[in-house]
Amino acid sequence: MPSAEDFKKCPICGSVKLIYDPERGEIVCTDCGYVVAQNIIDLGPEWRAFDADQRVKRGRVGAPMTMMIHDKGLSSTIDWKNKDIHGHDISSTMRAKIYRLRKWQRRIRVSDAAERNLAFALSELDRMASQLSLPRNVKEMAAALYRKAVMERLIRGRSIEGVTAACLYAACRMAKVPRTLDEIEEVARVDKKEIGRSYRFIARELHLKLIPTSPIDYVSRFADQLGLSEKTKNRAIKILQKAIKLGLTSGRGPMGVAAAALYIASVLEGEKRTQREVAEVAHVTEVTVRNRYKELVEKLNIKLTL
DNA sequence: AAGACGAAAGTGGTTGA
DNA sequence: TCAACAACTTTCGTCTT
Repeated sequence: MPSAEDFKKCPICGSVKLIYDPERGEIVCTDCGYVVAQNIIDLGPEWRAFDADQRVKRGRVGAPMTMMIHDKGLSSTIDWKNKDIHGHDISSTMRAKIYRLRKWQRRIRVSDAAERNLAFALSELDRMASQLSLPRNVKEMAAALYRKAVMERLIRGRSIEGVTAACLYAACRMAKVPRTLDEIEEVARVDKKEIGRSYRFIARELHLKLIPTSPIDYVSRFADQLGLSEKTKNRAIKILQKAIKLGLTSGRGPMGVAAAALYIASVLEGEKRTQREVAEVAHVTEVTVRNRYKELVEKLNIKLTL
């Protein structure tokens, strides 16, 4: 259980300028946009600490707090539309409910364009992240990036889907659990090109230091997919570390290199996988695996007994 | 029959004028 | 903006086990 102490400083940028966003139930860093805490109303006693702060910032109506947390933005907006489009034959209880919703929504001003944008983007982010079964921290990081992008007015002229996908891609890389563009593309509603463009754009504008992904970051995931042991995994990492030191990886596609290292390791450790299998999980071709592994074997003086 | 190998031609993205 | 370029892919035939 987090305490109020935990929310005084942003763990990302160290800023103390944290604000409480009552519509989302989140504490957000005003400098970098990182969501320091969310669903804080659910946490119990702590929320009162922020309630005082929030009371100063904006007046509150009597709506239950729980309503503000869940059912945010998107879903109530959809309710709206349904009412407007076929606004007939609605029961009186329903009508009353909708009336209350409308009143609530007006007060809370979710109809604000930027808010809707954000609500949609966050739900999109959520969808993609869960489809890729990404950990929570990655999702949060992506959301933080997106918020920052919004604040810097970077979405203008770009599709929300493209930017969200790009944020997710960036977040994965920053968290050292890279997904390939292809993997992101599969769950995104835009194509690779758009994601790539958006990614480069926000990376530049938000001054993200974009380090090319290390092949090592892929090893664990590929090894798991191949059912390889820890030992083999570590062997592959050792190979890669040496290769990186010798500059064998620069300019090469990280996935191809990772695949090659895993192939070598699998042979060395007696858990041999075929080039085809390794190529498959790494989303490269056998030829690439072959070329990389030839290089590695030659330059690192590894002798393979096939 | 399956895997490994490599040559040759094609593709998409980056870079530098 | 365009062409050169390297990495990577596709395709296919050959060799090895």
